[in-house]
Amino acid sequence: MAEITRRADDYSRWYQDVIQAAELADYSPVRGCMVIRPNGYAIWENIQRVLDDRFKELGHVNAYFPLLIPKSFLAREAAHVEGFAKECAIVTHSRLKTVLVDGKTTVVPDPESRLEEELIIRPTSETVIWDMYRKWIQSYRDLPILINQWANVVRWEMRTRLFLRTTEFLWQEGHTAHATAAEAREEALRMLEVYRWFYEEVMAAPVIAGAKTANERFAGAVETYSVEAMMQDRKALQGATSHDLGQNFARAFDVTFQDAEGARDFVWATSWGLSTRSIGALIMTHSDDNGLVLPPRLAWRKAVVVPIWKNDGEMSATVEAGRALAAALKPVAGVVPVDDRDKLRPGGKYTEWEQRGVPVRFEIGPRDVAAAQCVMVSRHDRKKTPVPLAGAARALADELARIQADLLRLAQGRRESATVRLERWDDFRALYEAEGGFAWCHWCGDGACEARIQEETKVSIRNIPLDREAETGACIRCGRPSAGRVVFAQAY
RNA sequence: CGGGGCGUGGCGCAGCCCGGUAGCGCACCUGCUUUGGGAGCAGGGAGUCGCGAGUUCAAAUCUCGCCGCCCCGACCA
Repeated sequence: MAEITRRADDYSRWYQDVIQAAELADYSPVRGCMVIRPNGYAIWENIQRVLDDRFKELGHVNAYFPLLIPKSFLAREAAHVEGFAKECAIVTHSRLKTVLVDGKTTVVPDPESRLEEELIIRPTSETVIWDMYRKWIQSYRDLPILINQWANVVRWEMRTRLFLRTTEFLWQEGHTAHATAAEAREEALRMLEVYRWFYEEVMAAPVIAGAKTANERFAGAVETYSVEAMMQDRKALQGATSHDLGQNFARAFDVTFQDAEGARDFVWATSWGLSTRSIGALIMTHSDDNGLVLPPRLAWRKAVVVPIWKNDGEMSATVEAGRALAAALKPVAGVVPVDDRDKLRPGGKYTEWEQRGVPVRFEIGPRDVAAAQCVMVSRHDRKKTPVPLAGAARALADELARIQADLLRLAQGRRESATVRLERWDDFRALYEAEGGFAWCHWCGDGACEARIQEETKVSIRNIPLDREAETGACIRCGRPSAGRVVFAQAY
């Protein structure tokens, strides 16, 4: 069984150990890419299910656009090319041919198959989608278009970490088209709220919803919003983003429509996305030195039954009782595995299921069978509760609700204890030379000042909270007037 | 791309300095004993020592070249 480095000893190794121990992902033969293993992919499937249902309730539909994009598309929108040019994978040839090098057969791109126009592998899909929207949109009656796609994208990053930053990652990207600026802005904020809801109610991870500063804005957006979560090492992680793209992409791809009065205007746009990075956030928000901790709403298995025995007779009795228990739990928890392996003793099984983050474990031994009960143990706090077999399903439903609420409450507590309001630059520096965290501070609004702070301390403005209170003050760095506080943190 | 580290059974490592039968822990297989918090014992299978040259009677070990990976930084969802 896997050993897990303690968080206090080496946070970054702990993170990798948890992923290995829970069998969520593995490194692939290609640098920076990862294999998402069944336990990890099941979490992603749960994320997809919940979000997809929510998107559809709001009127969005799914579609699929191609992986390959003409190279020229990226250059259409000036800021967009600036943002993505440095991390694009490029397809230049359409076939290989075998050659002999030093007596060995190998393959090289066939020079005769060089593409007329090279293709890029999408780093995001705005350009292909807006190229298609030009064909689909003529009239205000064609609007709004509310399309989402579940897809993979590739961004050639210098340094990667499992889930948090991989060369290829999975995400959903919503791309909407609207007749007015106000409608687009409303959509961007509506989807931001969906992400806030998803993080807090489903992932049990508290977030700050706000607007990004101009420096941190998406390449091609007029406004970028984000939800920002705090990890257990007090660093911030951007959980999802929603962009108001204004008319930038409509202009770049010449997408216009005629309104009811016959006037012609460019279409207003949004895009918004949440990626497999959220699984990294999930791990770093709740997990502990014993391994993965998952909120029940996203757990790939919500419960497991571990029968306990000393001899063959006890084995058949407790395994049988365990199977009956698992069947009774199914309506509440879906498939509940019964761990009847004879190769591991109970303690080994507990450790293994804990490392994998299954929220609730039921232990059932000979004494329990005799008393028609079992012992319910929750993963995150190891609380043990004897439960009559007849009432187990009900007890599990209640326990799963308690765990979900507990995890959010605990994460909120950690975030609060790592959040401060600061007024003086000395205090700011001192905070980030020591333990770090979220600092709510006044800022003058000048991007140059923001950049200087980041240069000096590696601390950035995570966002400008939407619900910040109106309060004037002096910029933490330069002292110039400020209209309100922004949230600073070191970020992943 | 800059700095640091590492490539040896599936995983983690020792052996290298000082060349001479490839080893340890975990995992795996078989058997017996175990089983209410990471089981014990016995036996067994599994490695062209990252790749390529060179030196040598002899290379995991020495020399040169190449490749790859991990960590820290700049970039980023």
